[in-house]
Amino acid sequence: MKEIQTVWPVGVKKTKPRACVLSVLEHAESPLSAMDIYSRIEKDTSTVWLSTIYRILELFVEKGVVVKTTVMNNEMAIYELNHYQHKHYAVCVSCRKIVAMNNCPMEKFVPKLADNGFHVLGHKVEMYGYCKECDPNP
Amino acid sequence: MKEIQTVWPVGVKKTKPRACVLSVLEHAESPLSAMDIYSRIEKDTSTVWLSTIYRILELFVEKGVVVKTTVMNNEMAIYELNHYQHKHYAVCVSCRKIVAMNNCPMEKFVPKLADNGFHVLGHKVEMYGYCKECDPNP
DNA sequence: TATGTAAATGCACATGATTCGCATTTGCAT
DNA sequence: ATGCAAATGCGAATCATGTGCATTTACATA
Repeated sequence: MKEIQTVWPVGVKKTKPRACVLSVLEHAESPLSAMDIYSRIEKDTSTVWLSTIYRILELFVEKGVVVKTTVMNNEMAIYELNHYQHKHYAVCVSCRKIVAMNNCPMEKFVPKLADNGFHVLGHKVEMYGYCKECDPNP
Repeated sequence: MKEIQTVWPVGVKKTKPRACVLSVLEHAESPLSAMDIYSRIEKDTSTVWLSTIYRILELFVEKGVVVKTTVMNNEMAIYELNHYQHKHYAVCVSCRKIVAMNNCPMEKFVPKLADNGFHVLGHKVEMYGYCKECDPNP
């Protein structure tokens, strides 16, 4: 497995399970669920218990190294490295693939949102539709 | 309890539990979870089992009478009557109150989204922050 | 480098939302 | 009124996730 090895999060003790989880996330092409991470670890190195993975992910999220999301009103949470980039997701309703979007429609919108007396700290945008491969009428 | 009674969904057999669920939703001031509905029913009329409520909600969603959503990456789904209005939510990070928004930032954005080859069918926008009551610095 | 200790993990089991199975009841067409 | 398919009551299953506790590990200090 290729070594990418980003900087290790500060104040986090370096253990094998944590290194495994981080490594999987570094090599991931899209956000992964805890279960995804679990199965990808098993392949090469040591086994890491699922509950441990949840604990590690929780820690990484807290440290800001990882971002947790859920899409499509259901099922599992997904995790990815925090690239400190404002990002949103599009989910294919057919194959469930998750496509990350880079441009954000909220930039111009949020500032004029004080009308409801709601102080916006953050937001989440999610789109659903067909990815290139699944579109029945492209 | 005041009678609002919207039209009964077509092709849906009229039963007491279904009428209860619909009535609760008609009187709700914000989207409710299945459990919320459960406890609001107990008060006045008959008891409806939680699993039945889930089945009823599933049916109503399928018939288009009810809209199901989840907010803030969290566990429970919330349900509300479908007012056939494009709507998004803002969630207060302090009291968890859900405020519905009427204007939508996506209208101008979605059309020019074909760049990723993604065919957008729908979207979801969610904001989090402080509601009027909880804002520490208004 | 050895080692004591707090923190992390393995493991099994708890939990909370949601769903499922099946016997009983109910709405409604006849 | 009554028969039957559909809905519900009820319990128990499921699935993602969290927790408790004994054991192991990383790392500071000697």
